[in-house]
Amino acid sequence: MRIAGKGIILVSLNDKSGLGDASVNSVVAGLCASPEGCRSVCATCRVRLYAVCSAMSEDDIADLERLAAHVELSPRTALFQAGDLARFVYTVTSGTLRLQRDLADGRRQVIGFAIPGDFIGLSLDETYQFSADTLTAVGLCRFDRKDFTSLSHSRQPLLERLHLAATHELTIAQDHMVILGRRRAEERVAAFLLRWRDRLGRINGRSATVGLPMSRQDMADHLGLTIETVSRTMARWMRDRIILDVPGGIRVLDQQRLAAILPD
Amino acid sequence: MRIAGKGIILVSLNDKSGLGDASVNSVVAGLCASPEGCRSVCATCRVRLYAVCSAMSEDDIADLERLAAHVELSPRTALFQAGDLARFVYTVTSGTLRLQRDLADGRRQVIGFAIPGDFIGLSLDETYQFSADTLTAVGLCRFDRKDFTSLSHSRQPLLERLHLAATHELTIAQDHMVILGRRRAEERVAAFLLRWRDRLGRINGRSATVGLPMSRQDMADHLGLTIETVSRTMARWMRDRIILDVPGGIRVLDQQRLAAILPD
DNA sequence: CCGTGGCCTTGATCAGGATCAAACCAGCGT
DNA sequence: ACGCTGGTTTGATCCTGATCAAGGCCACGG
Repeated sequence: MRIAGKGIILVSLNDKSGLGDASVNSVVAGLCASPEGCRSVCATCRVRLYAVCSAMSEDDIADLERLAAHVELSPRTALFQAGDLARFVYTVTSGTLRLQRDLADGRRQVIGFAIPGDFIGLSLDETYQFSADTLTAVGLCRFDRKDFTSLSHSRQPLLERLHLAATHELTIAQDHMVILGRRRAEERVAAFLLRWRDRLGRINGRSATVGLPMSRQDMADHLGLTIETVSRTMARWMRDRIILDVPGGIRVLDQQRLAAILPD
Repeated sequence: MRIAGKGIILVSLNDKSGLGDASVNSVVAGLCASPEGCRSVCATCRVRLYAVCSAMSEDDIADLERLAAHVELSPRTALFQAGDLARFVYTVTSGTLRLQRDLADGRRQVIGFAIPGDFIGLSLDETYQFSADTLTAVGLCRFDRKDFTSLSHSRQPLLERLHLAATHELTIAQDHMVILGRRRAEERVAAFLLRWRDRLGRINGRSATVGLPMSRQDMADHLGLTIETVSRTMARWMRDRIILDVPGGIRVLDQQRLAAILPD
C-alpha cells in the first residue's frame, strides 16, 4: 500500500465484504488520528497535472488545499451510495473505483470506472445519482461539495476545468450508448479492452499488458452482457492468441485483430 | 410554420430528402436576405427562461444578442454531421431535432432528441461528435462557437449555466445507459414514452397526449431495438387500452399500468 | 381512379446471447 | 493436507428480440 505525504488514515466507511484490513488501518491511524481524513499536500500529488486541480495557479492552489482532505480506502469499500446526501466531491489520486446504478430487482448497470485524475461527484442534485465502490485500495482527495462549488465560482479557471471534465464525461457516455445500443457482444468486449488500455496508457504510459482490477461480472454489467458471454469471448481470444491471460489482467498480443473486430 | 420577431429566413443547409419547402423559403427570404440568418431578438424569445440565456442579466443579454443569429430549418434537414468542423453552437427555440452517431456499416445510435430550450454543441473537440437533423420545422439561435466560448469566459453566470446544462445532460446519458444495458424491450419503450412525456410537459404543460415527431425507426435506434419490436410493443398496449393512437403521437390512457412496467 | 413510395404493422422463423447447471481453480484459514 | 469460498470457465438448452417476408395504410401525383 502506498503511503503518501504526511499522515494518512485508512477509512473503511462501509465494508460490505468484510475484507477491510483492520491491522493496516490501526497502524496508520497512529500517524493521523482524525477519522475525517488528513490535510492534503498538493505539492506531492501525483495526479495534480491531470486532475481538475491543474487549473489552479501556484497561488490559488493554497486555497484549494485548505479545503482538501486526503482519504485512503481499502479494496471493496463503498465510498457512497446512490441516494445518499452528496456532501463531498472527490479527485481520485490512486486506485480504481466502480460507479454504478442499481434497479430495484437487482439488475446493475456499471456506469464507468474511475481512475487517478478522475473527478467524482459532478451532480446537480443534493444526492448522488449513482454508487461508488472501490475495487482496489484507493486514494482520494476529498472536498466539501458546497465549499468546492463556491470556490469554483470565485476561481474561474477551476470552473472552466470542471466544465471541461463534464463535457468530456458526456462524450464518453455517448460513446458508451453506441456500444450498449448497437454493438454485438464481441464488439462490446473488444471496445472495452481497447479503451481501458488507452485510459490506463494515458496515466501509466502505453503498455500491451492491461490490468483489469474489475471482475468479469463488473465488465458484464458495464457492457450490458452476462458474465458467461464475457468469459467465453475472452476465452476464445486466448485460444486464438489475440490476448494472453496474465495475473490481474491480460496482455494484448494482437492489437490488429482486436481492433479489426470493431467496424468504425 | 411559426414566424418570429422581425425577419426570418429559412435556411435548408443540407436537405437530404428533397422535402425542403422552396416556396415558403423564397417568400420569407424577402424579409431577410442574408443566407447567414438574421439577428435574433431575445426580448421576444419563447425559451429565454429555460435556455442557457437565462443566466444573463438584462444588461448582459445585449452582448449575447450581438452574437446571435436566428435560423429556421425545414423538416428533415441536416444541421451538421459528425466530423464537421464545429463552427457553431445552438439553442433550440422551436421544433425537434434528432442527435445520432453512425457506425461505418450503417448501424445508428440515436443519442437523444433536442427540443426547445436545449443547447446543442457542447464539445471539447474542433469537430462535432454526432450528427443533428431536424424532424420538424426547427428554429435555432445560432452562435459562433469561439465567440460564445469567450463570452462564457467573460460572463461567469453563463459559464455556470453551461456547466449546469452539461451536468444535466450527463445525468440523462447515464439514465439512458441503464435503459440500454439492463432493460428489456418493453421496459425501454415504456421508459421512453414516460420520459418524453415529462420533457414535453416541462415546456408545454403536462398532458396525456404525447406528440411523437420521430419515426418508429428513430425510436428503435434510440432504444437499441428494431422497428418491429417497437411497433409490436406499442400495438399491444393499444389493444390493452394502455395508450391510444392519435395522429402524430399517442395518448396515455393508463399512466398507472405504463409506469408499472418499470421496476424502480 | 389508380399507381407509387414511405412508413408502419403483422406473421413466421431464426439466432445471439441469456439462462441453467456443473465443474474448475486459487487463495485462505484450519 | 484439507475443505471451504468466491470467482471463473465450460457445456446444454432456452427464449427474447432479430430477421425475413408480406401486406396494410395513407398521402401524393398523374
